[in-house]
Amino acid sequence: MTSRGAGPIYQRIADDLRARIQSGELGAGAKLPTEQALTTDFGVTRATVRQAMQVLVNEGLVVSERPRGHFVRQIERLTYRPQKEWRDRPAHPELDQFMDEQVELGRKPSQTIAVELAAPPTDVAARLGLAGTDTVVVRKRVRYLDGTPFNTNDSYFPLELVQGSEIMHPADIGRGANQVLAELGAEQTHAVDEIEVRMPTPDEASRLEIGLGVPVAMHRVTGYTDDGRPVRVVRNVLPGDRHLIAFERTRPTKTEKDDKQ
Amino acid sequence: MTSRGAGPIYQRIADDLRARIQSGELGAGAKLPTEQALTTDFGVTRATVRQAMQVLVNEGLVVSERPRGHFVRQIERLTYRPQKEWRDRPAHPELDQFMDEQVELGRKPSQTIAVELAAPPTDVAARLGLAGTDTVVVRKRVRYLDGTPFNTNDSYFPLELVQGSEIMHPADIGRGANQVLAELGAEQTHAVDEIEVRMPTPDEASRLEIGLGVPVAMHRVTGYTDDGRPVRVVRNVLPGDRHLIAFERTRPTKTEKDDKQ
DNA sequence: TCGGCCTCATTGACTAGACAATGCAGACGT
DNA sequence: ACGTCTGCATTGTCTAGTCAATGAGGCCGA
Repeated sequence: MTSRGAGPIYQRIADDLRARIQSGELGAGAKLPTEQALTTDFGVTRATVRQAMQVLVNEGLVVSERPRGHFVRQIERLTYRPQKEWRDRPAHPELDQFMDEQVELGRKPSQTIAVELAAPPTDVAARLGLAGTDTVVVRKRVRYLDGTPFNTNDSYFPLELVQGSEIMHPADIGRGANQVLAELGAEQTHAVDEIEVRMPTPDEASRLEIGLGVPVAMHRVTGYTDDGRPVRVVRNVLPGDRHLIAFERTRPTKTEKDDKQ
Repeated sequence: MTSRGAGPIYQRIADDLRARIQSGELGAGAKLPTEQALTTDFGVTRATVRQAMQVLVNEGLVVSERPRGHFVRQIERLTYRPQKEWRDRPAHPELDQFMDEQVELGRKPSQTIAVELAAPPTDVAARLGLAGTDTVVVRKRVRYLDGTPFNTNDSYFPLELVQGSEIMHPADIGRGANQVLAELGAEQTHAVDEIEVRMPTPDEASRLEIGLGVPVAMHRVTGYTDDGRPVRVVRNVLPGDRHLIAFERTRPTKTEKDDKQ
């Protein structure tokens, strides 16, 4: 009976617990058996039980709340609708449309803004056409919802472009950074979006209070002026357990949609 | 000197190795010191060194190739451009636009297709407006590039809708499943896209040969007819270490782009 | 009644081993 | 020269412990 599954013991313990989670026997937020209980259940050492737990934690299924125990992770994703941003006008100018939508749902948004001068990271340098020895202005923002961090939003500008402007002041820019850029003669009319999926760096994990087993989506936007000069790079980091990106499409012409099979 | 970093020893070992990777001292594909070497370097047990290794593996920075050693992961992401699909016509009708693009780069694509009758997963059932006891037709496809799995593409249809049609045949549908749906009187004119980021399930991990520390993006498409009836749900699973989603935008009117700060 | 202290269950960190599994390279035989 | 076999280095799995850290709940005194 216990010999059914193949592979090492800790995998079978993990499989057993995973099945109990997926079947609903252990629902979201439920407490898992203690490590001690599992050692007697399966007749193994605590180290082996611990290995099984780690499998589940790394899958993002389980969280450990020391010393209370292990619990089935509860995931609540808020839907992020990029398309809204083209259509609606923000009701609260100091917030963007995403936060705006959440306010209507009764949540309390907040944010922190910090401005730094630094050397550009390699990906930013490449996209802005700068050398690693150049200097960029970074506006680092963390957005919170009901007190917990929700995503980060770091904007990089070439120093020479925004020198002395409002962008270097660590406060919210009511009319938007793009407006300021336009006033500086660098109006942004074209953008390239890139999304990559990976595990967070330790920095990102601490800034966003990301637990083990939670990946992030990095959304990078490079903004260009009319004549193709890059003037801004934005890096948004979205924790996977808190975001669901959603958008809608209507078939434009006779052309088919994305995939066929 | 070794007392600088805070926290447990294994974290300091992991930090040390991470720094050496990020500094370039250990480049992509480089072999890390053996566990044995690290035990003597840091004066700890192999179990502690192993814990440090696991941190790096879970971050997706390092892969273990037993028994050759641990190596710095090499990531090569192919850019996936959803927008291309609206514009270009596929040169090879049996491939979609993504694969088509890769052929031009000299890569060899292939795919497997399996068709099953099954009960719908809960997310699919909810979007198709079905009960868990209903039956759906699933077309499961795995796409390969140069022999390694690249992504999966599972399409779910209500059984009653596609009963007896070409969709139930486990071969490629040259003119596209949407065309077949249209011939069945269920033309798809509207779609909702959802993207969520998470760790792969064990099933997904084995189907896509995903290593530890690699998350996935799940791209779910629900297709509707003109009168709002859902006729199809597609679930694409994209491993994070192989995909970079990219698209471009030009400012439509006077409206600002996505974010300001 | 309320604040502070103490106990305790539980997870985290680490030691010191043993044996298994597996690519690779070098020795060996044909 | 070529296939095979064997040994070895390295990671994987597991045992059997010890001590530390920490949140929660109960006890106790003011």
